[in-house]
Parts: sequence; structure tokens; C-alpha cells
Amino acid sequence: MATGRTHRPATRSRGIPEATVARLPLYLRALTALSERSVPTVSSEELAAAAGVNSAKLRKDFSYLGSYGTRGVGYDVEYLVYQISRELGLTQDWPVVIVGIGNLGAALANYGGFASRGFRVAALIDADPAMAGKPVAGIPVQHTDDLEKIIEDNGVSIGVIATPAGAAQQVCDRLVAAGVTSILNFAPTVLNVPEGVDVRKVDLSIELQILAFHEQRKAGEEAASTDGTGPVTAVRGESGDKGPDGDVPAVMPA
Amino acid sequence: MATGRTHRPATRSRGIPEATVARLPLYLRALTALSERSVPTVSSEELAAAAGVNSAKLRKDFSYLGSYGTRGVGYDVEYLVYQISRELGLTQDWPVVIVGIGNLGAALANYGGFASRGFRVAALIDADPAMAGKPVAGIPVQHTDDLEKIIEDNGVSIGVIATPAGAAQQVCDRLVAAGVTSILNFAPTVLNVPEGVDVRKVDLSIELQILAFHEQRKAGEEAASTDGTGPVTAVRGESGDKGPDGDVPAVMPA
DNA sequence: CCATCTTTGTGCACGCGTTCACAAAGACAT
DNA sequence: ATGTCTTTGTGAACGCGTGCACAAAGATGG
Ligand SMILES: NC(=O)c1ccc[n+]([C@@H]2O[C@H](COP(=O)([O-])OP(=O)(O)OC[C@H]3O[C@@H](n4cnc5c(N)ncnc54)[C@H](O)[C@@H]3O)[C@@H](O)[C@H]2O)c1
Ligand SMILES: NC(=O)c1ccc[n+]([C@@H]2O[C@H](COP(=O)([O-])OP(=O)(O)OC[C@H]3O[C@@H](n4cnc5c(N)ncnc54)[C@H](O)[C@@H]3O)[C@@H](O)[C@H]2O)c1
Repeated sequence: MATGRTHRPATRSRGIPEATVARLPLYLRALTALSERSVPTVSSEELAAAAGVNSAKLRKDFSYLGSYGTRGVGYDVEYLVYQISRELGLTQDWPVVIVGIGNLGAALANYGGFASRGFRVAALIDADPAMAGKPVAGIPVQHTDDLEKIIEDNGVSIGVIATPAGAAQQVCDRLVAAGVTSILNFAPTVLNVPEGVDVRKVDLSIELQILAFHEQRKAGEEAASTDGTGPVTAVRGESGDKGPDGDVPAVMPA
Repeated sequence: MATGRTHRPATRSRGIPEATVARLPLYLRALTALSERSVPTVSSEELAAAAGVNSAKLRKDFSYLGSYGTRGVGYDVEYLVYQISRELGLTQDWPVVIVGIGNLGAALANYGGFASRGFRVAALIDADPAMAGKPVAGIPVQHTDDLEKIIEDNGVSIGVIATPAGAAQQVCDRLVAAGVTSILNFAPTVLNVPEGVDVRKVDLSIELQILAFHEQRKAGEEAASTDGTGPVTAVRGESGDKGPDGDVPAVMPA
């Protein structure tokens, strides 16, 4: 069994609660929209509605950043946009590499919202030699062999993994070894990373399964009596082949 | 306020905590992998490691489903796979529609892991007349005009929105009106839905911004040690500080 | 300058989720 | 059967996040 597995750090992020950090981008988006409409100030109530959160929660969130509001008036939109951007580190340029330029990787590369917030696609990397040199979204795909050099040359600290699940850990290891300390993982796998490296995952399959759970519950509640419990048919064991790539654990270590 | 209810209906999900529900797919994935390797039983410790969670948490999660383990031995893999699948509602077929077949929508349609768990892409819908009839991932794209009919004919209750942000709310409204009660939203917008409809969002931009926040913190802390001008030196009270780490639940029904 | 009105900032209580720690349950050997 | 050893299932403590409710701050008008 694994030895000395360090405990989970509990997220002591310099005073700002993790839950708040996760909402800041939400506020920023709403504020940016207001800014584009030249709205000068906004109340916590209005902004909260736009962001889909409780107004008290929003005020408390902002209180962690400092007191940027004016009582009786609200918050200055432009100032708040700047403060949140600065807090999130969006005032600087973040070169990002995407590894695995398949269906998803290509879509990500083409995604406009990527660059809209200081994130710049510095390079696209794929293991397929046939793709090397081919431009995707105007950026030529480079081969995995040069991964380390690419990371180093561009000062990349954020990497996006969009390879098949089987290759994800290996790619992750190389990224980390090359200096990447933040990873966004789209592959359905648990990535093991050393301390100090952040991993966030996006998993479509998990989201759908959670929705299915609630969906089933809704249906069950509606027809509570008509649906007998226990018609245990169709046990979905491992009858057929399982997903070619869609079935491996996935979580965040750290 | 004019906006509809935004409160959380307490989410009394059949006794199973929301946080647990969100982890079930994770366990299921790990268990499926074990099943494929014909592993008969697994201990909470092993499974927890594979899923990247605390073993006590895993045991407590399973305890909500019932007592499926055998003390001194562990859990029967096959049985647990079935129990979790059933709990998540994966023993039945879930027809899903994807609206907005652009870069992302096409990638999603091509995604194999989609169908691997009872989710079936029943239809692809796009507003672009030029796309109508064109097959994507072997499925002909249909026009938005027929959205309501498609939903009804296929008994779709889960919809995926991959349209531009500006069209998301409108598409959402139509989906809901047509009978969809679960939505997975990829567009960077807050969707307003009536009570009883679940919305989960996947937002690449937000994930990157959260990573950037921690990345900036790491860089700042590093510099603080080399830079003598640091204002606050004793950030950590008494030790025990573990790495930063960062992961936020992301569980949030609507 | 004072009164009133609006909205912030936050103290406080509560509930959920996490983790520890351990008694009990059962397998397995003797 | 009895003892030992492994592992579950869970009681209890704790910490985080959420939301209420309100005093204080400041704008606005007279
Ligand atoms: N397509 C989706 O909508 C979707 C949704 C959720 C998750 N995912 C996951 O994202 C990943 C990619 O999905 P996809 O549909 O783009 O698959 P894909 O097969 O189209 O693309 C995978 C790409 O990764 C490349 N690759 C393989 N091994 C590599 C390696 N070691 N280093 C670098 N590149 C490598 C391949 O050459 C290929 O171009 C998969 O893990 C999938 O499960 C995809
Ligand atoms: N591409 C990515 O990697 C990525 C990542 C994160 C989020 N997103 C978001 O996902 C959404 C789609 O991204 P994309 O890159 O695929 O964009 P895209 O422009 O390539 O595709 C959008 C598609 O939606 C269709 N559409 C527009 N209005 C519609 C309507 N009212 N009804 C039905 N279909 C409609 C368009 O015809 C087009 O085919 C955007 O909101 C984007 O912000 C994309």
C-alpha cells in the first residue's frame, strides 16, 4: 500500500476562502457585461442577481478583498473589475499549452473565450506525427517530443490535458517535470501530482451522471406508487466492452 | 426582486447528500476499471486511493446507499457497480440532445464516453440552416425549428447547451418549455430556470481563472521569501501548513 | 447642519461535509 | 469453538460555507 500519503492541505489560501475564489470569475463576468453597457455602479442586490448568487454572500465575498463599496450607492463597476482581475491574476499574461489536439483539444484551441482573459495559447502539442506542423486555430501543432522545450521556452505554468485517459498521467508527469504547476484535466482519470501542483478537472460524464441521479429522483417521486421497487433487470455489469477511454477514476490530488 | 426564486430547496435528495452523489460517478469509474481486471473485491482503502478520496469518506458515502460491504473483506466489486449504477439511474437509457453543433458541440457529439453509461445522443440541433441534414458523428443535424417536436418524440429530459452565450437562455427556455428538466450548460452564462429544473455548468474560463489565482499566489509566496520587502512575514501561524491545493466542489443544482 | 433613506459590511447561528477514531462484525486459522 | 486479524460502519468533533438580520456609513435633500 502507498506510504506516507500526505493529508489534504485544507486550502488555506491566504485568507480568501476557496468558495469565494471560485465565485470571483462569476462576478467578473457579470461586471464585465455591466462595464460594456457603461453602467457606472451596481448594488450588491443587482450584481448578485446577475451572477445568480445570494446578495449577502456576494458582499461577504467582496469583503475578503477589501471594502470597495460605497454605502447607500453600491460598487463602482470599473474599479471592481480591476480589483477582481488583479486578485485573480488576470492582469498578467498566462501562456497555456494544450496537449492532445483531437476533437476536444481542437475545440478548445478554437475557443475565443480563452484569450479574452489573459490566457494565451502558447502552443498545441500532440503525439501524432501526422499532425505535426498542421495549423489548428492558426497555431501549428508541435510534437510531444518537444514538450519540455516548449514549456521552458514559453515559460508555461498552466497546462491543459485533452488526451485519451490512458495517456493523461504520463503527459501530466512530463508537464510537471518541465515546470507546469497548474493543470486543467479533461481526461477521465485521477491525476497524481506532487505537492504544490494544482489540478482541476472537467468531466462531462460525471456531470451527466449527477443530472441523471436527480432526474431519476424526480421521476420516482412523481410516480412513487406505480413504480415497484426492485425490477432488477439489465444489470449493467461488464457485459460488453467498456468505454475505450471513458472509464477510469478521476479526481484531484494535490 | 422581480427575478424568480433562487433559493435552494434544501435538496433533500432521498437522504443522500449532494456531495456524496457527486462522488458516486467517481467510485463507479474506479470500480468499473477493477471489474474489467476481474478483481472480485476491494477494500475501502484501495478504492479510496483509486478514486482519490479519503477512505472514511468513501465508507460513509456507501453507508448512505446501504451496507454493501463485508467486514474483514471489503466490497464486492460487481455488486457495488450495480448498486451505484442503479442509484445514479444508469440502468435506464437517457436520451440526450445537444443544441449548438459548433466546435464544442461537434466534439461532444463525437465523444465516446457519452454513450458508455446509458446516455444516448438522441439528436443534434443547430440554428444554422446550412447545417441541417449534415451528419455529425453519424447523426444528422436538425434545425432549431423542430426542437420541441424532437424533444417530445424522443422523450428527452436531459439537454446539453453548446451555443454561444447570447443564445443560451433562449435555447434553455425552449428546452424547458418542451419538457427538459436537466440541463448541462457549456455557455458562459447564468441560466434562469423554473423550480424543478436542474442546471449544471461547465466553464473552462472559470476553471482557468481559479488556476491562475493559485498560480499567482504560488509565485507571490516564492518571491516573498527572496524579496526582503515583504510586508507580512508570518503568514502561517504555527506550521502544519500543507501545500496550497485547490479544488472546489462544483456541486450546485438550481 | 440635520434628517432621512439606501446599501454596505459583518456578527452570529445553523447546517453540511469532512475526518478521526473505534467498537463491532465477520473471515480465517487453529 | 475460540482466538486473532482485518475492515466495515458510524458516533462525534470540528471547520467551512451560507444566509439572516442589523448597525453603521454615507449619500441625498431640505
Ligand atoms: N470530446 C469530448 O467532448 C470530451 C468530453 C469530455 C471528455 N473528453 C476527454 O478528453 C480527451 C480527449 O477527447 P477527444 O474526443 O478529443 O479524443 P481524440 O481521440 O479526438 O483526441 C485525442 C488526441 O490526443 C492525442 N494523443 C494521444 N496520446 C497522446 C500523448 N501521449 N501525448 C499527446 N497527445 C496524445 C491523439 O493524437 C489525439 O489527437 C479524452 O480523454 C476524452 O475522454 C472529451
Ligand atoms: N469551444 C470550446 O472549447 C468552449 C469551451 C468552453 C465553453 N465554450 C462555450 O461553448 C459554446 C459553444 O462554443 P463553440 O466554440 O462550439 O462555438 P461555435 O460558434 O463554434 O458554435 C456555436 C454553434 O451554435 C449554433 N447556434 C447559435 N445560436 C443557436 C441557437 N439559438 N440555437 C441553436 N444553435 C445555435 C451555431 O450555429 C454554431 O453552430 C460557447 O458559448 C462557448 O463560449 C466553448
